[in-house]
Amino acid sequence: MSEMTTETATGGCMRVAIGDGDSGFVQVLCKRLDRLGWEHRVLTGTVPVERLVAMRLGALVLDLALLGPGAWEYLERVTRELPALPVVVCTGQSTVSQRVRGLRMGADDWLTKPCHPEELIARIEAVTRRRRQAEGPGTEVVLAGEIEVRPDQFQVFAHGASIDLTRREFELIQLLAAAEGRVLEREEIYQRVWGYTMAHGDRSVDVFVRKLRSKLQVASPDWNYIHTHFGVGYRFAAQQAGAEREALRAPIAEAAPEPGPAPGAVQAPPPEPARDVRLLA
Amino acid sequence: MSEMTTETATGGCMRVAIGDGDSGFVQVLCKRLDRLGWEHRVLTGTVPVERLVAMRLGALVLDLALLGPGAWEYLERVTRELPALPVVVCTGQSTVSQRVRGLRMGADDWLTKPCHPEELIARIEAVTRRRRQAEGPGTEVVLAGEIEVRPDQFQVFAHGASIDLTRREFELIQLLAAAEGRVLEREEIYQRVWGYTMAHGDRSVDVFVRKLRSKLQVASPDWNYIHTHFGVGYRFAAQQAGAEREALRAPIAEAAPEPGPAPGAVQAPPPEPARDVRLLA
DNA sequence: TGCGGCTGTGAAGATCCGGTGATCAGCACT
DNA sequence: AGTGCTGATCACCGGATCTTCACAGCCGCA
Repeated sequence: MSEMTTETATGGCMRVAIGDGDSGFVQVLCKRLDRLGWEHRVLTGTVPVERLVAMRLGALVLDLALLGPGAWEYLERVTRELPALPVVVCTGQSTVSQRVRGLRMGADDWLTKPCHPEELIARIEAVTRRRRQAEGPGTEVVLAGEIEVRPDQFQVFAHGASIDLTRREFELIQLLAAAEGRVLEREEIYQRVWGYTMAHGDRSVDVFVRKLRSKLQVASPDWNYIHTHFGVGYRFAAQQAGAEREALRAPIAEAAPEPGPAPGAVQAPPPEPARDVRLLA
Repeated sequence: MSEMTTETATGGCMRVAIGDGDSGFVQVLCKRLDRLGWEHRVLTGTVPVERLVAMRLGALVLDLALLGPGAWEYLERVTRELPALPVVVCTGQSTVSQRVRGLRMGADDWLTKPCHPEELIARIEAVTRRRRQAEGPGTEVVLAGEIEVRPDQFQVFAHGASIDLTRREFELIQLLAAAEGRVLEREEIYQRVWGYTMAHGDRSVDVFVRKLRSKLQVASPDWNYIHTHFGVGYRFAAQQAGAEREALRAPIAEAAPEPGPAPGAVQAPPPEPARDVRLLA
């Protein structure tokens, strides 16, 4: 049951950079990483720290031998400038004092070659686990229109201010926002938010959609976020109230961040609550 | 230099428990730990998890050989119930698959004996460093409203006067303040303050929140600091009592009464700037 | 155009959750 | 042993939340 989940909390999959000169080892390792679905990049030398930043790595594997004489210096620079980046040194024969030095310098683990790729992976997981632990099961943050859904904090922000939602309301908007642009059926929504199958005639989803709409209306009056699909369910998509248009039958309605017109534009008293276009052929 | 403070967020200096049967190795190790000023305890067998909790450890060193047949089970139990506790397995000969199993199970590092005490210490430091960092900067002073949380002194000040808090109370406010603006779930709070997983129905967090609120109320009557998120947890944010700031958190304001823009009205919520930006996630 | 079904809306009741005060055990110190 | 403090647990209560219902309005279709 130690079968571990390869999915990481950081949204997609784990991203690892490997700085190692042993091409045979790297090849085997990469094959294994592929099977796990981890993204990986092989570094051929000392990559500038800024480049490492750009890679948005989840972990870094380094063979000090590859780096040549400036290896220690480089290791120190990396650990100093990217303290959040887990670093596993995987290198050939070494003395105790070298290992101690490396670990004190900021490396998270030190593995001596020859080593088994599986152990290296397990050690990467171990150091990464510690870091993930604090970040929680944060799925992706969703930005749409004027609001921001933060699954990691149980909060939704509008203009940077928190919108007070109950747990159910939050779970509902999180589900909808995660499926941005797609229509979700009531049954599926109920199933995934409430956890069990919806009884026939249950209107809970409708009621909560109404509550959500109400709160979103207060926080972000010029936008509509939740659209009804008659006879089907609901769809989440940011849409500015004034703009009557929405890409008709676009399968993936992309959240248009700035639909042209000036933001503070004329917002007449909305007895005309911008009825969304119903497709559903 | 890597001269680190032995201070941990949980109190005095680093506290380590060693479960190892090799008395010679333990003796050498302890002598070294003494010189470092680390507190240490030697365990002679499988200590119940509750006892480990009571020790308020900073790290645990385990020799699986000492634990006998139930070693794996014990390791799993420890890592499951005390996920915040860094565990370094230091044991005799082992196969790759054993090491992988241990690491996957939750151990943070695996060292094969014979090993040098200095390396073991360096590895303990490494995993502890990673954990401290993941838990956030526990040493940073937090200023909010009229109070000041000083993790370095275990004190909270209001108007410069110290507020008398107990250990738990302080750890709680420190945790909340460090996550200023974010909602923390009860489970997570309990996990990180009490150190083990929260039993179902436990109200300890609530009770301590109440104590904290009570003391903060006395020291800083015009402010609210700890906000309840129903069904979720708590959020720390300084908020002046009189001012009806955070206009967006009105409970279900019905249909917007004044669609007229009311420009100057709800704008720029100053007490909610704490949106952390996580790069290099 | 009219009808049946689906959805929006408001409210009432049931249910759940968190605030509050009190009690009790463990511990350090006197 | 006595005292004072800390922390754990409990029961109760008020209020927030969730469910359910009835009705009104809207949509699709014949």
